[in-house]
Amino acid sequence: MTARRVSSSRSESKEITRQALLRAALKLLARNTFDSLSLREVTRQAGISPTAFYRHFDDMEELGLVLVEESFGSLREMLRDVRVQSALDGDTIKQSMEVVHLHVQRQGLHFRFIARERYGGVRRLRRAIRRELQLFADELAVDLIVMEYVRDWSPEDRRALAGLIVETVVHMVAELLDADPDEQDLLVRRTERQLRLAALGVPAWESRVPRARVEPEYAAD
Amino acid sequence: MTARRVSSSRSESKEITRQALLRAALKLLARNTFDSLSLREVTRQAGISPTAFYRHFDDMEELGLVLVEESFGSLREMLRDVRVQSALDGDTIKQSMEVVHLHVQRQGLHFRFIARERYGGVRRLRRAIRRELQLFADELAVDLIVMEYVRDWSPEDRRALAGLIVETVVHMVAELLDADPDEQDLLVRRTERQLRLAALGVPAWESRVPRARVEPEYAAD
DNA sequence: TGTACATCAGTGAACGCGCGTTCACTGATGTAC
DNA sequence: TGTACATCAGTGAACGCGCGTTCACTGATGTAC
Repeated sequence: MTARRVSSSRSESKEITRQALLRAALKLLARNTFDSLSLREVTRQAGISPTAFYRHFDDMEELGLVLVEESFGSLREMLRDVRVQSALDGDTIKQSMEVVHLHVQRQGLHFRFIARERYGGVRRLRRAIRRELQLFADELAVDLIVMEYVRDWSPEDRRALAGLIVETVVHMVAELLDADPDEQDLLVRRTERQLRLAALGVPAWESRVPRARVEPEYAAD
Repeated sequence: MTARRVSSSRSESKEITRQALLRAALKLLARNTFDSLSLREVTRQAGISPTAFYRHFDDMEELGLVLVEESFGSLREMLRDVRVQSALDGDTIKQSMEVVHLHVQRQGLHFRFIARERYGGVRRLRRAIRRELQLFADELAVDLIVMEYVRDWSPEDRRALAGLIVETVVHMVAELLDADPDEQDLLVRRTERQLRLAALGVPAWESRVPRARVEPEYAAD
């Protein structure tokens, strides 16, 4: 047995076609929802025959799941530029929203895909996206420990805060994708206000916890 | 000319068929997105021939827009039970979320329709839903004037707060629709926390406005 | 290095299916006199 | 009240279309010797 050639030209060109299919689908998803996207449309856009599709994916759903992974790759890449600071003050929030805004403009296709298919018609995609967003919020919940007051919160409280932040930003992203530049500015500034408001609640929240009678009958959770 | 009969049996039975079409579509929308719903499916479910559809609507889009109106009717009905109190304290929030939860269980089809099609594949529906939600948040922004600190806020700040509340609740509703009973409880309680957190930010916010250097270069808005 | 065979990415014809929309129709309901 | 005609909600056949999937194939690339 001779040594196995790495990346023979055959597998290289297979990978190129595979990428063409993923690019084609993503491009078409700017105009259509995933479940109204046909296999034939995608192959047409990619410039291959419909039957060649099956050399790369079992069906459209499998392609969709790859796009989910890929899209969250983009999202995590963005996050490297928005690392949680030790304070969640107005300046930090503003800077972060500018980074998000920029990424949305550059990686719009991925973000649109996530925002739309999250409540879209394909169950497995919905599930996959929800799971990734959950993981994402949980990570943020851990990161929030560096914040002064949050440090001593219960995990549930931290997850609630993380969820609120993620939800607010994801909503902004979804709206940005359909907005013209003026509306985009308004949206970003409104979101900044919302996050600042939540941040202002943080020190006040702590003082409530010791009182311990906020949710009397569910205290055991 | 004789006096025009009101609700002759012909127009009555036409209305019954029209309602059957709307009910059929709504039922099918529990499983499918609107843009993957076919006219033939809807007529089949309604028990009439495909061609009769055109006696009632020009196309599926027109039917969809009627469902948007109808669904927001449900939403406003719910709101009568959740009128804004003069305070946004823990108890008020909890009561309101219970009302919302109940309505979601009873009017699930309408709420699911709104939550999904908001980011769905049909532009006109998306637009209509967005417009209604915007109106809704603007109404809430006005209602919020009764709150102690909010009274003196700028309209933009009030709209930001209203937007945060609407967004958080709509998100809860969307998630409730796919959750089992245990998850539903967790979701409701998490949302309560999030709203309480935002409410705690309210008194702290006011003290910031006078300082007037939060958004230096955009101050002109 | 050259030859003979194996692999396999991509093709093109063909299939059966559900779709939206048209058309001429039917027959019950409504209206004019 | 009775008759003759108009209206119109719902029908059923028919159309052309794009779909997902199958199949046997082609020919370039890879492999064994």
